[in-house]
Amino acid sequence: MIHYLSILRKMPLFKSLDDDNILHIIGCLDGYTKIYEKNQIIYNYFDHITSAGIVVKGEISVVMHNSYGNEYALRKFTQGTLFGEAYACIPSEPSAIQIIAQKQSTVLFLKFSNLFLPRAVSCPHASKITANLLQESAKSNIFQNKKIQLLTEKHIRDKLLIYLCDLNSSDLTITLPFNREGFANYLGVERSALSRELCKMKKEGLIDFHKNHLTILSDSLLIN
Amino acid sequence: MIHYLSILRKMPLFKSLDDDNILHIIGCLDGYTKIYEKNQIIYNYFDHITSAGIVVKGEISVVMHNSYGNEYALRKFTQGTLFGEAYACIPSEPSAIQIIAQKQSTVLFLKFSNLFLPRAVSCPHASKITANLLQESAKSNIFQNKKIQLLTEKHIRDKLLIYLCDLNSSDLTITLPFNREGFANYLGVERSALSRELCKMKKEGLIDFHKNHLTILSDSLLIN
DNA sequence: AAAAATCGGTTGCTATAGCAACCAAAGGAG
DNA sequence: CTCCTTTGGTTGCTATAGCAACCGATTTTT
Repeated sequence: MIHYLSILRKMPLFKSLDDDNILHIIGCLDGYTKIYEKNQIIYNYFDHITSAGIVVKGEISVVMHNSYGNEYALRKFTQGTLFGEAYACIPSEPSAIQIIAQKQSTVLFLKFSNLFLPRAVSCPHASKITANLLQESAKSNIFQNKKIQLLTEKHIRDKLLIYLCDLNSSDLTITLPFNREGFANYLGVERSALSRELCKMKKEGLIDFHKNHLTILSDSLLIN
Repeated sequence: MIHYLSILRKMPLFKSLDDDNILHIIGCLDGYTKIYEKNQIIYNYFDHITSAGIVVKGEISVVMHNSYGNEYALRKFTQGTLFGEAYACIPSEPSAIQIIAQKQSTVLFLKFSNLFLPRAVSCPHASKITANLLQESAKSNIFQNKKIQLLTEKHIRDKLLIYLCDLNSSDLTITLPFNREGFANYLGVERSALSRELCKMKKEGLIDFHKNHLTILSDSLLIN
């Protein structure tokens, strides 16, 4: 009996599938788990990826390096999230990203390229997974569109405003999922420049912040 | 008889499907065509999109506007290409993009949200489309990853180098799919600053260019 | 063919952001 | 508890890029 089934059951990927279906699918997709230590590389640049991963335990992050070798995080994934699914669907494309365990993590690998075999297309369970996966992929697309919009802004302040708007939080106090350096990397700017801009906005009375907790003081921030 | 079937047949979306299947699918997905005039808006910001489009004739572009209202093109699509598929799979998400006809264009709309109905999941033809669509979506994801990498670079020269590397062209002379302003928007920089940098690189003997034709003179450009 | 619009290079000015270096506070390890 | 590492604010300097404006060349419109 697979003990992490309770995690999978909640994932959008397995929506409308019962435990038996899930176990069946894991078999069809050559599922296996592997444990990674902190900072261990799960997928590296130029890898040809055939299996996507599901974080069963721990935390992993998807990173890139810019041309000077500085690392920047694209996304972080915790328990119950899927990563690498785009590359797993297009194994011919060498990976332009690196995936690293942030702490000791257990990953369930599923060979999504199997979904394109003739037998999968005619299997209703596999088709359901394919449909769910398509929605996940579409969500990821939309998310990336927003990131592209953010990065296209020319000034740090504008990037920050877009970031805050996109959060769409009902709460005016936000807990950022980064430390300052990570946030700067995410926005594609220099840490010191980000600090400078944040402090400027604090002085102007627009926001307040301590560490990774940020409060929006002026509603006008979120209008444009 | 649908006269644009010859276009659809070549699309990855309809891979492994014969003409009868394609016509059947178009029916299932409530397919219909519509003609747009130059500069007409096909999808607007905040639209809830349920149908993706296929360019049957003409050219359309996917654009965004930054916070100062300047337009920038994300992608251009010509005959035989698919657009809006991500939003069509997640109709609840309001569009963050605008899609505009660049010239008089004919678009075939397919209601992809139908793919998630129970009857579609159990139909092998629909499942085939779903699988093909998943691969298209995955490709789009990978493409966007590269764009994110490009935009995260801090300097214009670095953005240019990544752009040129990603083209992966065997030919050292490249025809850019933009005019200068469009190129600047794509890279997320100022036109004048781009011109300045291009001319600098020309003076340094790295590249040569006239209008939208660019030649790489130094192989070392493409190494890093 | 003339007029108008677009396009692309140029340039001066300036704000911005990158970069490096320093330091204080907080957090973790032993 | 102490030491060491990480984190984040600060600052001076400077290169870069944004912005506006101009102009000549090319293209499109009428």
